[in-house]
Amino acid sequence: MDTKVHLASDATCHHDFKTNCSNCRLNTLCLPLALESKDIDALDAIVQRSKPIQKNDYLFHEGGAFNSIYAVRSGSIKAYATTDDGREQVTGFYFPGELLGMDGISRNVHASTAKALETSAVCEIPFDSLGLLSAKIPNLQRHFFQLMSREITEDQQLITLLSKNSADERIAALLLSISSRNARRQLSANRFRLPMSRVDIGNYLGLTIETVSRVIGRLQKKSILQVDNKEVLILNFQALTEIAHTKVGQQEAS
Amino acid sequence: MDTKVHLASDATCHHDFKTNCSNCRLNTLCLPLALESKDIDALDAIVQRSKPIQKNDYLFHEGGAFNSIYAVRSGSIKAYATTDDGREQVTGFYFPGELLGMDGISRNVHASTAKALETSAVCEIPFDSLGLLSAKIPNLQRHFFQLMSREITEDQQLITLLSKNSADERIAALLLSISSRNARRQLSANRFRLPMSRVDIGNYLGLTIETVSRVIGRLQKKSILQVDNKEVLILNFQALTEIAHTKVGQQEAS
DNA sequence: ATAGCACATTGACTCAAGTCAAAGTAATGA
DNA sequence: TCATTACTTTGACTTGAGTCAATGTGCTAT
Repeated sequence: MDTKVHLASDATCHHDFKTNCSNCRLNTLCLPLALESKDIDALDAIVQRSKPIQKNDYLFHEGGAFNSIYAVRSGSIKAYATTDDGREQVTGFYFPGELLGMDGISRNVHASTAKALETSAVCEIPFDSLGLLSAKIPNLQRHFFQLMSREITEDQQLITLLSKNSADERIAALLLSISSRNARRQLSANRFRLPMSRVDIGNYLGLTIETVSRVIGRLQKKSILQVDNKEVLILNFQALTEIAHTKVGQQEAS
Repeated sequence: MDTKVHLASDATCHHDFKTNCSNCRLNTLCLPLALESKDIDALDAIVQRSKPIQKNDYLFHEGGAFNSIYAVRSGSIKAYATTDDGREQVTGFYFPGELLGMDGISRNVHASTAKALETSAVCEIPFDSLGLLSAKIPNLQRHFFQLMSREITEDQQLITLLSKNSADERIAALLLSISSRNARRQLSANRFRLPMSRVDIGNYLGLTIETVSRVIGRLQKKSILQVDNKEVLILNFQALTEIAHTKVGQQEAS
């Protein structure tokens, strides 16, 4: 409705509820990928665009009934599971164009809780409807299989990171992951704002906040990063990539 | 159509290639779950039962073309991915009734290598055919979505294990996982043979073999386990569960 | 502004797991 | 059968990341 264009970051909401999948600027990242125009319209018909959710609002709760998966339209979401002994494990951060909630399909109950890291907008996709539609649109079925499979491979990359990599390598890999996901959305690969706290980063990467802080300090001292609280500027992409790619053999410090 | 019953472990092969999904004793764990008889026959028609593969044989290679997913019929398979710097990360162990290869769907290329830990038999399920059939059989589509989702939640449990748990907790959790998967197949939950080496265990759990060995030694000293090389006897299930303090739906042992 | 609180950094010290090294044991094959 | 190799265990020592503690910084609401 608002015809003024609000540019800036994704966090700046696009409260144009009339947006549909056809004209959504994320449709090359999201579910509509590889669908023909009429099929996109069919998908569009089952997608529900809710009003924006505020920071710290929940999208769904672990243990709650599973009905839908969600696509992030703007902002960012973290997902986390709670262990028996009450600790939390952050299992993922989700940015615009990314799908979450697929872990609820297996038991028909959400296996994690999703919480907004900032004001965000999401599309809700009722899973039953998606299943019915997938049976009719082979490309949609295949693409949804692919998106679930991607979640699996990404989880396996995280497993590898946690299992084999040092604190420095983990942080570098996370920063590069966020950077490349930014780039996919035509945003800067070098300069961005981390929507999550140090606690969330540490939790996700299996590190304490002190270690996260020290690693970031170290990377700044080496002039690889410039960090001001949540604002990150990558000064030396190559060096960061080398650190992430687990070359244990040291490169020279400056 | 060997009418003699070969009991003993799953590793003892059932080389009855005329087995079909309808009479497969794993069909309550595997893809046919929740399918009606005629639908099982349709599934059966696309499943290929190959001859057994030997220990250290490969089922598929990371980077190789993805065409099929696989169900383990007997024996056991490990899957691992190779990092940029050539190290391996074991991403899973697969036992009879379990599906592997779903990580290849996203890029149409296998994201991991699958290698037999012992002589094993598998069913190969061409993915294109499965997709076509899924579009016709809603229960099959849903069940396959569920199996992929289960892989996601299991990966996320491993992430949590690696991120938050000590060496003792990781080993305990793995043993309990193997135990409960044995129990699902009507085998002993207390006594079993580990098909994988200490190297594989360590690699999977993000530990060195020395640590694996020491933890097992510690658990034996506490009379929780009795281990003779690969043969494991769980003496104190409760204590092991408490150490793991990560819930793995556990049923009573025989 | 400024008080209060949540989040982030830094330092000193500890400890769980890694590394290095040396036997010990099982598996395989000529 | 023994020889060779691969796997496993055990011990002594090191180290990266955790813990504890103090301080610093930046929001938020009055």
